[in-house]
Amino acid sequence: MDNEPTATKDEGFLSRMALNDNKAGMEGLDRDKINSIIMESSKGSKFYENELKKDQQVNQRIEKMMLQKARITQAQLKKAQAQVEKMTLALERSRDLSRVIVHVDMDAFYAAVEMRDCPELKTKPMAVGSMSMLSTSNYHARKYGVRAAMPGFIAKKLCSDLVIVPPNFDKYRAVSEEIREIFADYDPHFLPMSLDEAYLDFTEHLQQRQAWPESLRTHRYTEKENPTPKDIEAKKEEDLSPVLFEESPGSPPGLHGSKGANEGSELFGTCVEEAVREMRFRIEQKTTLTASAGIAPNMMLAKVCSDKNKPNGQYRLPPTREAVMDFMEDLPVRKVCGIGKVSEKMLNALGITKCSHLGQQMALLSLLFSETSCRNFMEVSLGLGSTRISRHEERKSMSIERTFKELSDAEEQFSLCRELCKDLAEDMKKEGLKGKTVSLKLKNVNFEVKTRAQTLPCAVAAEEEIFAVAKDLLKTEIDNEGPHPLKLRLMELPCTLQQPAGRAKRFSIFYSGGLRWIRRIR
DNA sequence: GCGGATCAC
DNA sequence: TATGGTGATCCGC
Repeated sequence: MDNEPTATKDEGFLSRMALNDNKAGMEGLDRDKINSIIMESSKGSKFYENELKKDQQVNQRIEKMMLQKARITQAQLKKAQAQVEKMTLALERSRDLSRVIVHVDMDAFYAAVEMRDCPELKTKPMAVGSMSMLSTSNYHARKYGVRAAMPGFIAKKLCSDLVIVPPNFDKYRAVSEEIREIFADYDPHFLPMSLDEAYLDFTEHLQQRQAWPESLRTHRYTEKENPTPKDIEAKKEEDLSPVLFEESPGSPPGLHGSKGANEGSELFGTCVEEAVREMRFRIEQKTTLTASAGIAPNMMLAKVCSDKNKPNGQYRLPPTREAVMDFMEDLPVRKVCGIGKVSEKMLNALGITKCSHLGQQMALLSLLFSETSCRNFMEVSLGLGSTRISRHEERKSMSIERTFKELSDAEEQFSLCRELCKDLAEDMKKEGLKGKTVSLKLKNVNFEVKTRAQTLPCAVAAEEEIFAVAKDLLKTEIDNEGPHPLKLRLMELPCTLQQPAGRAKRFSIFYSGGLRWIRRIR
């Protein structure tokens, strides 16, 4: 009885295809209408058929899990419960509430940059990407259900007025550099997660900040000391920042002092919230773009918090066990970084929707999931996460992939493969790296994916060396397909890298005094 | 080590 | 007409 999901297949399938309202800016819209348009646009496509197939695989996984659950005895459960309790105690003892971790996230980053640079877009629903795929959308477009990772042609059906702007990555990278300079003032070892997002450890900054005079906590309304005529012109056109959002739930960073009254500058206090507000204020003054932030005792929590008052807001979770446990109580598991669509569906099948459920069901979970997953679930349920931010060391893999219109001719497939090898070899050369395992990933026109790999006795870096391996892998696949040709839509060449020897230099980047430094690690 | 899958951005 | 590219990790062989 309880291993039979009550949802129909269609309802279940929605979790994969339908509107993802996990993101901010999606509240109170007509979900049903949006979903029916999405389904209508997708139905019958190769992509849709493949998603259906993957969804059925997930359903089978869930069925298997439910069978396993049905076989669990009271004795097993009791034993597991004892272990879980022991583990919980150990984790509880390790709880560290002493660090102040901040997660910063730019609001609708790519879209906001485009709106900033093209005033006409400010009042329109718009997205950055192409008819095939959108990277992000502004908040006006989100009201129609238009979101990141949605193909543009479907977005157009949801919102016919949608303006789709092609991405300008060089511009986003430049803006990213600007905000990273500010991040560095608060934590020179901050951890960037992408162009628009980073984790910072504010602990040291706050210690120093307590002794800071007001002058160091005062920031001008614009950081541009010598505005160009173009800047002045821009100032005339708009007052300050673009009207990104009609209303913001959070706390805008520069509300307290008015421009004139305070000689064009703003004083910030010494507490965390003031420091973070100051950082967001400086970001807005420097880039005319807004950011949201979360403040918490660890990275897992800070990440969730940064989403809480998005856009243009911040949220602080106090560093007490009580506050943390209260916060986790009703938090949907899907909000936690690392729990995606599939994990959510599996947990839901067990009646687990909120993080507090994880804690209540740990004994059961420990019998159904791997040790790694379990440990993670347990930490999540207790509101635990990393309290130290460490920059990633050297990269572990490097890859290049390309999607194209159906490619069936073997000769063309080999020459494409060579192209990819050439590009990959170039990238590897740039970083002075060598590959240990060369892989070939193929996606056919039905969206089915296959990976083939070969590990080499000696690491390789040159185009010809890589191609020698990749060519063989491709040939095998073509031969295996028998008399029929491979009908490809994507080819990828992932390469796991030879880990640097002990003697090899290892560098990291850090920021200080507005400059970007390369530093040797240890 | 290999291949499939999941996840994040 | 049309559903991305890059990197990491985990699981079960």
